[in-house]
Amino acid sequence: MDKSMKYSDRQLTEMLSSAGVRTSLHRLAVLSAIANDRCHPSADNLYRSISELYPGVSRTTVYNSLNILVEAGLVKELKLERGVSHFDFMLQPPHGHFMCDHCGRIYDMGLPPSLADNTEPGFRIDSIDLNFRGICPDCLAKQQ
Amino acid sequence: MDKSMKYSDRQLTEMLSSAGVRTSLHRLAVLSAIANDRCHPSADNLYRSISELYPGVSRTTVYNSLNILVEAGLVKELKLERGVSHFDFMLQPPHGHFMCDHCGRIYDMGLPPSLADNTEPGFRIDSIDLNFRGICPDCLAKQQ
DNA sequence: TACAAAGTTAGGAATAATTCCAGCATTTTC
DNA sequence: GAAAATGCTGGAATTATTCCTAACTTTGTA
Repeated sequence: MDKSMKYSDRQLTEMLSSAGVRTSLHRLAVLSAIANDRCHPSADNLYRSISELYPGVSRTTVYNSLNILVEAGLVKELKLERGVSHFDFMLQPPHGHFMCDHCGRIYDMGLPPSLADNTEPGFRIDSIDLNFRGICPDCLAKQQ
Repeated sequence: MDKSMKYSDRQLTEMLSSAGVRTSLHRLAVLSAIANDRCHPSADNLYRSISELYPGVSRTTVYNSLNILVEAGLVKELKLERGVSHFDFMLQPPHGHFMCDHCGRIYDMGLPPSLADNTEPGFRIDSIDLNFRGICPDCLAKQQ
């Protein structure tokens, strides 16, 4: 999936309904923001950008939408920082994340194959989070 | 490292000072609670158990201690739930975690070897978090 | 032993992220 | 087109965490 490719509202609406979620203006806007600006926004980031498109939208609406989208499996919640959740679109192949301790940017990272095979037997694994922290190439270069 | 093995205050004090952290009564109590009750307590869990030993201790003291211990690398902060941090002792070999969506218990999980080798080049990786969610064997058995 | 400096703590106030609630608005279904 | 279901708002509430300031302790030094 090319990063520059955008999802149309039509496509996103399709995804919503096949996930059993009713479409609404704001909900679609939240999903579109996550799907098309692939910068792993926080809830507050999303509230701000939705607010620009639809002034007067309520924070609660954004949070509600996010919870519904996560619940429906269309969006993944990333717990990388204490107290703040970031959100990522679910459609692409499973992947981990890297957060730069210097600039705070979040990068996608490949997932080693067969991660789930390495787990103790007897557990039902529903989801895997693999998160790295450190310094990104950009910041490493600037530090010199 | 056997789970039933307890760390003495003497050992923990040694660890603190070799990590460059001054020992204090409350700080030692926080570290001891994390090191010896290996149940991955939350900050609030810790505040409650420290309170029993030392009534009147301030929440801030517990939070301060935790931040200092994490900073010093003696304790690892786990971000498994939105809004709540759990804490784990650092001494044992690196490992991942599993949180049961039913009972909320947190289990240690082996880390597949060479996780860090799978990352994109150019990043400086300082820490790796591998977290699983799902249903634990206990709860699976009870569900039948 | 005394003193200054540095570090630690208490406790209440402040902040930040998130959720709850109640009433109104919109959409769906029949 | 009416009833039922769902969605939205905005303010209040909740929860986890941090900030702030004054008091207290410990440490290093003379």
